[in-house]
Amino acid sequence: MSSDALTVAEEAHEAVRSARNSVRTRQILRAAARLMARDGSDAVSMQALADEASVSVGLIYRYFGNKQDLLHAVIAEVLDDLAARVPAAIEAAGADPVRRLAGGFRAYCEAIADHRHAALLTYRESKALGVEASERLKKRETATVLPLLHTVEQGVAEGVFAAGVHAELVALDLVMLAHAWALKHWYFEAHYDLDTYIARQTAIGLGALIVPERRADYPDLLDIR
Amino acid sequence: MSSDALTVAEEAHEAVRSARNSVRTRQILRAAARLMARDGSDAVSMQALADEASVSVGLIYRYFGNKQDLLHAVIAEVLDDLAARVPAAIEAAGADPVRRLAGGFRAYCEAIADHRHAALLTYRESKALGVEASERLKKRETATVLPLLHTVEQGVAEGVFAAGVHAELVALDLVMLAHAWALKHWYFEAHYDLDTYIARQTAIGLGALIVPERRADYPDLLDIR
Amino acid sequence: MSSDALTVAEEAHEAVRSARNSVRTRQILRAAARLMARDGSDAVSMQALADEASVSVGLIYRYFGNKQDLLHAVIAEVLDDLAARVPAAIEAAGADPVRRLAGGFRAYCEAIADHRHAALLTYRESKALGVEASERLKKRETATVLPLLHTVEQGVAEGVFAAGVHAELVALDLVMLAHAWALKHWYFEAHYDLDTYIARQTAIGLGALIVPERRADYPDLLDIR
Amino acid sequence: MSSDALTVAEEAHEAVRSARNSVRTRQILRAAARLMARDGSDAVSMQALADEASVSVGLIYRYFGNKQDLLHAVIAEVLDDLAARVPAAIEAAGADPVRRLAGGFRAYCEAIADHRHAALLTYRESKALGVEASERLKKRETATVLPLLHTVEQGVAEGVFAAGVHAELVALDLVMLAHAWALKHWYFEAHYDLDTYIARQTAIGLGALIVPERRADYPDLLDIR
DNA sequence: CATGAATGAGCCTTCATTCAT
DNA sequence: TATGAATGAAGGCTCATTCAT
Repeated sequence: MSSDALTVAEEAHEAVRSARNSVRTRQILRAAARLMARDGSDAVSMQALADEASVSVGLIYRYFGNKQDLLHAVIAEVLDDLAARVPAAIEAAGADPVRRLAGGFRAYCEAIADHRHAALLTYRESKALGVEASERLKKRETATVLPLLHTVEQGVAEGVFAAGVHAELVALDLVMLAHAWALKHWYFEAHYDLDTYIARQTAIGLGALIVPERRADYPDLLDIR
Repeated sequence: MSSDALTVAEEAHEAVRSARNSVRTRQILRAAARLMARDGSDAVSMQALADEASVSVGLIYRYFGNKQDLLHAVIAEVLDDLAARVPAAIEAAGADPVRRLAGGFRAYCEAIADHRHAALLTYRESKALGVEASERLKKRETATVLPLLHTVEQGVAEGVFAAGVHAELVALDLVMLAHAWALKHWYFEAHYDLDTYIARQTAIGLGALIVPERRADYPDLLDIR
Repeated sequence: MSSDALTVAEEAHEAVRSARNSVRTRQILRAAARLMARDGSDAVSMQALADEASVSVGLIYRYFGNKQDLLHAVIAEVLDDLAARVPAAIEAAGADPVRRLAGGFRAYCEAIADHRHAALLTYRESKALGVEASERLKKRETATVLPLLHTVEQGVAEGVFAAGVHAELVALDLVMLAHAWALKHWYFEAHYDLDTYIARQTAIGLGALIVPERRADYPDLLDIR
Repeated sequence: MSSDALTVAEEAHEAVRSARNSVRTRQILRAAARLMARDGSDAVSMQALADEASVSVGLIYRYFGNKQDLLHAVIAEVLDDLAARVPAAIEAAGADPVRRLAGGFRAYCEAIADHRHAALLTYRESKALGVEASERLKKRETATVLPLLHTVEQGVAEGVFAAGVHAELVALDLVMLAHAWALKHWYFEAHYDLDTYIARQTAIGLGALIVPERRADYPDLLDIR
């Protein structure tokens, strides 16, 4: 009984601690994503991160061993989100490869837009991470292409996408164009909102893929005013 | 007489100095491009640059006011090259918008490949440059899109490119895919050589643009084995 | 009645607390002696001490006000041991000053050997302690020489030790040679065991003290093979 | 000719630089010896060292790679001095092993006294140095015993020192007593000056060594008032 | 009593920039 | 011109100490 009580107390204690942990982690991660992505991880001091997160410098080191680990965690979060949202969106789009691809591409773009600043870090901080960490992240990034790639291949198999197309490169290009929203945001923000951007890129991308005789089936995706 | 002699001597001196000047400049710029592009401008010390260029630190400050200016100069060189090579290639391709676009895209890719490391700096060092310098470079980068954009518009006007296509975005996408060679080089280098990359991207890009009834005219550009 | 009961309960409580107190104190002190002596007090963090003692950092501060006090307590323990063991050994050796001195020296060496690591702290941490604490410890250390000094003086008075010898310095030298076991342990450990060390140092020390005509009386102390 | 001139200029330049180098080195080394030895290397900040040496922090790092190297250099200087002065003093003392040993011991003590603070570092900073550096210094320290050891052995061979004595340990003890001047300086400074200290320790040490029938030959070394 | 999360001052080290030569 | 010694501000990180729970 008393041992049960103790266990319960301990569990409660553990729960409190782990909850606080995750709050802190999120707090710091968010601040780091914001500042590092905006200015580059080198340009942001740990003091600045601490200030932005409203914690002390020392505390950051309790949750993330060093600056590198923090950077790694920020990038990993984006990849986690991509890995979750893109496949889900594809499934949610039904059976038609065209709609699946459009859905997946939209999800990819939206995820990038949500983490716009952090997404840039991948391109900037290869050196700031260790080689191994860098390799691991590259592998994970490569993996985010696969859902789109499989959908393209499905479309080719079903005859709705042109057979001659290089499926892998098309998938990579779509990913690249999603990233472009972050990479060239300074340009796009003055000319498009995200929805317009996605719609137009979808039209261009599907235009390169769908065989002529099936284009009439997707006026909503292909006809942009 | 003596004044003439002096003038001559002075001119000679000027010439020598200017020659040496430009030699020094080039020497330093090349070293900076190499090191900064490889490791990021933050990660390279002025001492390392001086060593690589076989000059003293102090001398770098004589030719470039500070590290920022040096970085700026490195990036500007890439843009200079693009501004020179892409329009030239378009002109060299003749009158057909399809061939002009393919030529321009190829030139863009090749220029990026030639400065692969330095091209990345644009994406990495927005903060390391001042805001104004950054703006100036962005404008110049935007300008590199124009030759391709005009070619797309020409193609639309001539009816070989689909009218519904958003010309500006297509041009930007092509530029983006050229940059992708540098941005994702860690991936592409294991899968494609530059020529294959250009050929396949050209096929995809033109596939999205050329109207169905004209595709048969460009089997060399559209049919990839 | 109830007040009596309370008193009893309080006493029990006090006893428990005090017992736990001393257990805790010993626990922490032992851990501190081990780690500080091995690595130097600067090199050991309070967290490491807490871990080694299986308590929390906060608890250390309840028993020892701060790191300095803890260091002080560790050193004081060695001096306590010396103050207890050396006089006891001298008394246990009987009336002969020669045997008393040999016994005291042996006890001194053995005590140092038992606290070899901690004994070094005296020489390393003068600054880490406050000035006053440092002075206090120095006085106590000086006091550990007295039993040996008195024994030397007794020997001189009894005519077994040479009159011309500087008694105080001889006593200090003996203490120094005892400390040497700790100070130069990296050297001695490869060449002598503690017993051999003591025997040989005793022979040398007594050789400098005993008058020639009495040497034959102590073949066991003076003749080393 | 002009090449000769150049060489001369270069040599002059080199000479100036190397002179300045050695001045700086000495300047920093002296400051480091002073502060590190007094307070322990951990307790002294690089800023404090820089201030004491009247140079900037950065400059220290030009001459000594890091704090560890600086500490190493400080200790090495003491050992250098010992390695030079002790053998020289022994040779200068003539052929008699007794006078040679006395001379060597005096030189050892004087060298320690000259570097009193720095000599302490050996005992305090084994951890602050790397393991290899520490080993190297220990070997060099061991080597400083050899001149005294050889002199003791010579004395035994010539019959002036007792045959039964453990020569190696005696030599080590003498070294230890020399170090004691630094280790226990807080005590000795109130009781002896260096000359008195040396004289008395010499009397004690030789008292333990010289055979009874030869003692009358060295009244100046053995008779202390 | 006991815990350990949180703080922030301070340390070692690097490096852009200057300037005497 | 050209050099590189010298400077010192700033950054990453540690850890003694405190305090809410």
